[in-house]
Amino acid sequence: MARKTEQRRWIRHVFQTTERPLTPQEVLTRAQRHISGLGIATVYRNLKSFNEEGWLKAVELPAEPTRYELADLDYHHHFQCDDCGRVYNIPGSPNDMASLYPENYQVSRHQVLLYGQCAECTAEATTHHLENAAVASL
Amino acid sequence: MARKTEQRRWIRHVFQTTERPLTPQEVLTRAQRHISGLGIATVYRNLKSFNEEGWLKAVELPAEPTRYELADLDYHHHFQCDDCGRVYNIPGSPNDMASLYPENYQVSRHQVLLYGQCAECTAEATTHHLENAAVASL
DNA sequence: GTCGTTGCAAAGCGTTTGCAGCCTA
DNA sequence: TAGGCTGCAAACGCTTTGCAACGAC
Repeated sequence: MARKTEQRRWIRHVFQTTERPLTPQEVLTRAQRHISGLGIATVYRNLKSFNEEGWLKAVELPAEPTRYELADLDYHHHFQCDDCGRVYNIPGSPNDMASLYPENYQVSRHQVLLYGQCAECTAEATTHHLENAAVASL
Repeated sequence: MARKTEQRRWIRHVFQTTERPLTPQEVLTRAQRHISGLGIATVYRNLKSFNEEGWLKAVELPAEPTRYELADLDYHHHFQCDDCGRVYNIPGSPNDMASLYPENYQVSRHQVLLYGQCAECTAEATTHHLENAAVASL
């Protein structure tokens, strides 16, 4: 059934060389470095089928486009940086939440989301702060 | 500045008489019982301004339209029913999650989402099951 | 009467789909 | 060569915006 195309090859490559969930746009941008003619529709179609065949897993965050990551990663939470918007994977345990389950509903799964500032943006902010301080001290 | 209109009056009323976060569509449907001519654009505009003035708070869930709820509710988690899609408020404490915060990022807030089957849908499913059992026994 | 507010329709925006041509097997 | 795959453009669904009429004060 499924044929091996250049497009698919490079979309796969993108996920094999990254460590965080990616949006369709991010995938397109990264894959286009290798096949410039790649269209966004092809990206959407392949993300969907990779997801259905179980190679990718959808990562959905509030008010954000659906991201995707490799399906075989260990259990983890997600962290989104308020500054750059990137989403990172955070180690965690599925049992962290058991005590929070209400009794009147049948809870079958949960999702934990963390928000704040990532290491990179924290460093950047510090640098700018120092730069500004330097300017101010002139 | 802000004028008292019938539209606003009834949109407010909707939130004062419900106990769970509502989508713009749900707000429209409920408010139209009192002002039939109400337009969806007016609902969006007012939800936005109520949110900005701090009377409402946005409740964002993955792959779902933004819902709104009264801003002065106690801290709680959200639970979405896989069957009916309704979102319910669940008691909880902001401290539940402290132990999950990673050290390499500046975590400033978190969100906990629970998914499963609500009491109403569980009851409904049981009823149907009994009905089917009854039919099967004929 | 002023100008904030509303309803309608059009515009946006991200995602999906129809279709003709392309390319894998 | 058959038919799955792709790129383009149109279609979609939800949300926002432009605009003329309306109505609160």
